[in-house]
Amino acid sequence: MSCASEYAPQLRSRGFRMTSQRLVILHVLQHAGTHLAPREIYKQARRELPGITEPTVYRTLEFLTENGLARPSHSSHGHFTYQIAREDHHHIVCRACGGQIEVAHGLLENLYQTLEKASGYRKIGSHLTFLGVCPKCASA
Amino acid sequence: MSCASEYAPQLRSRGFRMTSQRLVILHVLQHAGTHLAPREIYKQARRELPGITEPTVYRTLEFLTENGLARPSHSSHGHFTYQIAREDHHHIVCRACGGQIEVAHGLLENLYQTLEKASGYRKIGSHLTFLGVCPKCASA
DNA sequence: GTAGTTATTGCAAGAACTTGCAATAAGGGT
DNA sequence: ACCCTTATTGCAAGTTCTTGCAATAACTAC
Repeated sequence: MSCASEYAPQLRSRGFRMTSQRLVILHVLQHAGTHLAPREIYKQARRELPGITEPTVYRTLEFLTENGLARPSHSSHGHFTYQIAREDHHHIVCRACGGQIEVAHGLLENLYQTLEKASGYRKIGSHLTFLGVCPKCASA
Repeated sequence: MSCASEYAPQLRSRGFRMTSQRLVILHVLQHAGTHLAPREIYKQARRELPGITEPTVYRTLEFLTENGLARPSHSSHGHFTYQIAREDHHHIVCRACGGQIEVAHGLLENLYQTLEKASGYRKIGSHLTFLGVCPKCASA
């Protein structure tokens, strides 16, 4: 778990506090390696910190997202799913089997610039989830 | 309401049925002109068809989506929001105020082709929701 | 170390969403 | 016009997510 405590100074310098709850949730995300639904994060966190509550999990995930430590993406059912923040990337989810692959952010750089020019919006930076049909399912 | 019944043959030809519930929900979507949360759709539908239930609304929205009559997009809180299907477009939602604008699909054509080549996935066609900061909020 | 400030949590209640199953009613066939 | 099949709904219960507020505990300053 100690591996997540490196985030503490980062939070403190912005006037926030590192708590055992945040530490545990960061730890869960770090070891998941993939997207996790809030429900699943809650379950795993409770193994390490039995007293943690559901509202805290939801609020913490939102907090970590706002502070750039976690990244949300959309599940195929429209709910958020979270993973630890690392280099920007996106996903393509197969409509048929649900399998997904990553897409490097580089492929979207141009688009983002175009959008900012066309719309006047700034700091466009969402994690995107595309829907498609994967090669396997396409040939079946 | 009769304006929505034109969808009936389309459904029947695929082995589905047109029901008063589906008609009412289509009607609500047609007159909204914008995205509506399931909750709001339920409220409005109940004004025309008091007996309609919440599960029916959720199931109908999913059904309409699968059959191309409605289009879901993501609200800034990660939940689905629905609108009547029309020409392809996407949205940019402001992280600060929640306001949103449309983006023509044309701007993304190139990207979709690039992604299909790079990934091997076919029929990539999701409605995308970008997050950014709108001009108003950026200057505040 | 100790005390004070206030960000953060837990609690409790409520709202939003989902699921299984029996009852209903849409549409095809006669 | 009526019956039959089965897609669709309503009901009821369950799960997931949200919100307000009082209690707690992390950090700062002394």
